[in-house]
Amino acid sequence: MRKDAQANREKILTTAAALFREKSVAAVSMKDIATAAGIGTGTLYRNYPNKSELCLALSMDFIQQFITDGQTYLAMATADAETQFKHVLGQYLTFRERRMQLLASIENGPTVMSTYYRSELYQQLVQLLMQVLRPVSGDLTAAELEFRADMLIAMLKSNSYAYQRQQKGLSRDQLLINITKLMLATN
Amino acid sequence: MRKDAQANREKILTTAAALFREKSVAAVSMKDIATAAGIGTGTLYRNYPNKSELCLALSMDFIQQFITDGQTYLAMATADAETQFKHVLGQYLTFRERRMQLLASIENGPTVMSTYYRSELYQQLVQLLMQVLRPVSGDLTAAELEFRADMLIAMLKSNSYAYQRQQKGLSRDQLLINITKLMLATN
DNA sequence: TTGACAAGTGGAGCACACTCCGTTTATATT
DNA sequence: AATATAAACGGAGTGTGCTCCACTTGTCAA
Repeated sequence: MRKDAQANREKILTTAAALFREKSVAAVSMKDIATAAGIGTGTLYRNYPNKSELCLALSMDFIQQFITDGQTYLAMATADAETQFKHVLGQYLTFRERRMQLLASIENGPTVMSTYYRSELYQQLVQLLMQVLRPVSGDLTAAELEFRADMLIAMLKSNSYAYQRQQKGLSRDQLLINITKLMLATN
Repeated sequence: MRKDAQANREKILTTAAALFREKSVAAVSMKDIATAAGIGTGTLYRNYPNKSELCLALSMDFIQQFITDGQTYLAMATADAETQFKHVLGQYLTFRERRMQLLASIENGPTVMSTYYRSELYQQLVQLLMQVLRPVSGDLTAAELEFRADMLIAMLKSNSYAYQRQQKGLSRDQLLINITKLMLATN
């Protein structure tokens, strides 16, 4: 890859991050980003094939951070299994709430979910959730456990989460309790 | 409402349904629909504020049908609770698979999920799922049961469902078994 | 029947996502 | 340093969702 191309790729990310901080994600157009970065829209799209993929790229670091924190916690943790589950799930909710706009853009984008699903990072996220699910899930095969992790992620996607928080009026903690009760084998 | 307006509303639905049958939902533009129906785009949008809401309107009958069938089944059913749960869930999967494109358009649309969530029909769907969940869920409050129904719906949204079917290679029946195992209190 | 006017219409126009392709340029080769 | 060329650029252009508003028409009171 040419050096200038590499520089543009980075410029796009920092510019987009800055604009998304000023306005909402939805209020920033791809043209805005290209203009602010001082490049053409063609260049922008060659690097990130659509807005949602750009948001995915911007989220990568945050997701990675969440996963690393979770792994660190689990390596140190001495609490019982249910507490560990709740801790990691709580962190996940906090993470999702903080990055809501980016995540919504990824989840509602046209083709992007499959990119995310196929990414290394998604697999790591699933692995992390499997780790906290295993001790609270009774006897399950690895495939069944992975399925539960997938479903846990599906339940907490932005639309569903926003519905519970806003229309149903549940707090983050009530949601945490409800999800825990649902996922725990012995209720 | 004026008679001509009423006629247009119906014309839009029948025209859209016909076009969606010919091509895929994604391949039909709002302009296509307006032109085929012999009206202006303004008229189309006054009746259905966006494409997803039009898809929602087109889905209403199908959803209603599924709910009615489910209620009829439950009124007649003599099988055990788990069988009843599986039956209704299986019907739901079949329904979703058949109407995938419309449902995907609703779920991925910009503002539409909240319209759907607030609709009478969504509430009926939740009620139906609560009915089959109650006997297999141990002791739960009504609110907890409703939460589970919401989560069940969230798990089966088009993106999540497509991922399990296509990327993970699960069959409809495997999905049914996995979901059942997840939702049943005693696994 | 007619006149008034709310209700409804339709399509030009806008914004935005995204593509296409003629032009420019970084870099490897000599 | 000169040259060849693949890589990258950028912005005009396209299609689509959606809005706006000047115009038309069905309805109903007089």
